[in-house]
Amino acid sequence: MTRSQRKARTTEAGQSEMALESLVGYNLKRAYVVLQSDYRSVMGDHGLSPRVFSALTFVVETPNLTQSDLARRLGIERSGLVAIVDELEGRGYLRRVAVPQDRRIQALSPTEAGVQAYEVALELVHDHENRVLHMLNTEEREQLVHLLKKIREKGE
Amino acid sequence: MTRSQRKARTTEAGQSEMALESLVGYNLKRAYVVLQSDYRSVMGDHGLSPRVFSALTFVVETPNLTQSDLARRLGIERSGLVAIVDELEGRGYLRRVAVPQDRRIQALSPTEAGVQAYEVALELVHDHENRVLHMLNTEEREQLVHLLKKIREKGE
DNA sequence: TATTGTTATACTCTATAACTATA
DNA sequence: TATAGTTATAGAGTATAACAATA
Repeated sequence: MTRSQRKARTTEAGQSEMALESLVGYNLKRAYVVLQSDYRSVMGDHGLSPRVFSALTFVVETPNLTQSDLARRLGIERSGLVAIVDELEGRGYLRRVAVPQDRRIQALSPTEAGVQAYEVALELVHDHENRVLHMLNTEEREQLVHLLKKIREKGE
Repeated sequence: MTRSQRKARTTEAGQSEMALESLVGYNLKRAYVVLQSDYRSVMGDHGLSPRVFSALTFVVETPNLTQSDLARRLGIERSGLVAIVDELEGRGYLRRVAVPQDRRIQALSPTEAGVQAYEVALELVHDHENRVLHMLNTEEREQLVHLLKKIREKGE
């Protein structure tokens, strides 16, 4: 394959296509932006941001989670997690609980309000995904998640 | 489907799976982060950032492109484009060319160095994608691009 | 009046480095 | 020495609002 052939591909309709169009990274970014902006419009201005929602999910579903654990699972630095935990605590969705065995640690314990907020938010997120992904059927969505997960697992 | 069934799915191995794991948005974000960080490590600190590379691609492949056109195609604001065009001009990869017919417009014209830098960068990006996506075969990559493009097209 | 390019400004997300209190 | 949580700080990336020049 020559350089020019690689650069200018041809679509089924016979139109020339930019090299960008066939790159995974470019399409991944653009699709990510589409989902992100629809997410914001569904969750609203005082709703949980994607990262705070993810954090709440881990807190609700993982007993005795520490902040370092959570940061590792979210793939961010411990320092960046502080603001996220502050927000969830400020909303009354979790408590920082002292651990007698190791006084450096503060376990993250969801409150009843936190569990309920999680349930409600999950419904909203499902609504959002159903709306923004209406052009993909169930099989295509599962295929997409499967492919994305493969990328994620090797990259960790 | 009840709320608890939707929340805690079961994998083939019989382990319970967090609701997060089946969300497209969550997996999209994580895969995006994996690609982004590999991109940086391949392109280096003084290499073109993803958005600058995308901008250069449009400039090289689209004759008589204006800044407003380019901003629209990249999906960002005109104001945000100024720094990108400044960088490309500073590297000597394009020129802002006055258009006699409409003196508000500055057409973006790639230089010879810009075209060459684009060719080199495209090779690097292909190397990067081949490396970071080694766990996907050609068919899977095309499938992924196809699915992502469907999301992008409806979201515009 | 509307549009192009531009500046100023602010906000979100994230990383690095350094601190404290524990271990 | 090493780790958990924290603070301060800085750098991308992006958006909004306002402006001058031009249409």
